Amino acid sequence: MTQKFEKSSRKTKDSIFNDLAWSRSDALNRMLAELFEIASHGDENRRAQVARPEAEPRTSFGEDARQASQRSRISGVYVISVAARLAEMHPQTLRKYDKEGLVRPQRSEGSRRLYSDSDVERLRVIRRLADDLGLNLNGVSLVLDLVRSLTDIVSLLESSPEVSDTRAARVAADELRQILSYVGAD
DNA sequence: CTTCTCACA
DNA sequence: TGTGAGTA
Repeated sequence: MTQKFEKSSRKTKDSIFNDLAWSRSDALNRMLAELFEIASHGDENRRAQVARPEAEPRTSFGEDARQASQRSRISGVYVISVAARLAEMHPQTLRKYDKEGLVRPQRSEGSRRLYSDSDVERLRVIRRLADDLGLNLNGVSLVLDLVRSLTDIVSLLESSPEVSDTRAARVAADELRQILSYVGAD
């Protein structure tokens, strides 16, 4: 994602996206980490139980590594032609998205792209954002980043009783879930 | 990879 | 007529 923005050489518009990408990957992630510290403050026993999205490597939509491995155990792996059919897209489009860093499938020994179910799900979200909502690919990248951040925030709001017991937290979590479902990332 | 079409402003 | 997205 960030890589995509760095690679771009366009001046005005892409420099804005560069700043946004930097803001997300650095400042926002720090803020989320601090929020999780606050959420788990003062209770060492509970601290260990609080979910920490930034602590685990992530896949498409806020899945942690454990969920992803559970999913991959039961879900199929598709070559590009099958994945394209499932996502109702042209295989060339998938190659382009891979090059742009929008969807990064696993690779086989022969360097063939292997798409998981979550990859296909992500492709469907992209199709909705691009085709239905008319976003360009930079906009899609931005929204997918925001979705990931909002997903982290929702899990924060639901993770710690100190936070989730407040009315404000419940209202905020409901609001964010509505936004995520509108984007199609629920 | 490059090249082409197509939509759009 | 230049640019972005998708396609050949």
